[in-house]
Amino acid sequence: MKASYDDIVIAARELFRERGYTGASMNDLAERVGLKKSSLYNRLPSKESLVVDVLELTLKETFEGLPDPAVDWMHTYRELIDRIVAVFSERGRCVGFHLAFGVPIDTPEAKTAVRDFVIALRARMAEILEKGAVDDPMRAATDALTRLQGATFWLAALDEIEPLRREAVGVLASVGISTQA
Amino acid sequence: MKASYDDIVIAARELFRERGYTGASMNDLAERVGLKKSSLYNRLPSKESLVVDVLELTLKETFEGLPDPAVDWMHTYRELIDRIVAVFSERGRCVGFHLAFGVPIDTPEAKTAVRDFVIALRARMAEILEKGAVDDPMRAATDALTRLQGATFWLAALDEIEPLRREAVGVLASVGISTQA
DNA sequence: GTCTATAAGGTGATAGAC
DNA sequence: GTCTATCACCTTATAGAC
Repeated sequence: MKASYDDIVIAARELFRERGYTGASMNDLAERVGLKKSSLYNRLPSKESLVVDVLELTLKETFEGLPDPAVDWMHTYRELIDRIVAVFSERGRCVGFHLAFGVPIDTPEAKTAVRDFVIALRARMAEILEKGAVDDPMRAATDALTRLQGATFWLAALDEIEPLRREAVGVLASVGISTQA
Repeated sequence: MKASYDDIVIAARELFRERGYTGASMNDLAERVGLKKSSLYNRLPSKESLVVDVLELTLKETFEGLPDPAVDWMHTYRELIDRIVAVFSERGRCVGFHLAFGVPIDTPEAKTAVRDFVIALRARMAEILEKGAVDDPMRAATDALTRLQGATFWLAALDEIEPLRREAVGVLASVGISTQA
């Protein structure tokens, strides 16, 4: 099967997640999608452009198909947190977060993409929380991401999953959503 | 002034913090300490070895000169958290955390050093908490680091310091230490 | 113990055959 | 639209003059 552009973006995301921006090479990416490095440049203009597309895809996937928060915001928020936790558990970390720390200074396009991703992710989480009686939804969204992202550190350093599970429960509890035992 | 080995380690730490392991080059390091790249190899065996020394120095600096927790553990813990927050605020992130995410697979020595650093940092935090009536000190230490490290994400991505300050207050409050307004 | 020079190989990206 | 070959440059690390 010939690799679609989406396949390339997905493979790039995997690489960025595993090795960061600097550590990921276009050669590795080419091998993963069954092309030569030079052929990759028929499909995309630069390595930097991949950051933009990787983060756009990730934002889309994170929110698409979520139930309407106007109907039951708790249900929606719980599902969102579950999604994030599922990705973090499986993949060990969030690309967006890894790129936030790892994108070099001389890639302004990538830096902007990271900024946009983070701002949009937080805003869309806050939108869900606004449907509830949560006071300061933006702050609640910020603190939720702080705790979930922070917990991936234990996953990366020590392969410990418990901190992430604990924070997931705590994040939901902090907006009044109880987790069944 | 001729650069001492500690100067090299400190400059390496700065580079790792800014650019991660892969993004930091020995040439940049050499320039920062006023040497040629090749001369660096008279002082150290490899780039990887720098990770070990950077993390050892950081662990030492984090705990040295802290007041005895047996006398007043709250005072000691507060000072420790203040130190960590001060470094994160100034430098934007923790080297140990950045390296935890960024050290490549083919540098086992570095990977072990990161592991050791993280385990020791948490254990020594827990030791302080053991002097108090904190139940499950190891868990409290884990969660404190989760939240402080997680907050550096906002610093890195959006230059926002408030999440870190908020978590610092929350971390102290969670073990019964109040913060004056 | 620092320097210049170099080895051996990887980097992102491009040219041009097919 | 993928390929081979190549560009200009960077990477970690070493050899050997001084």
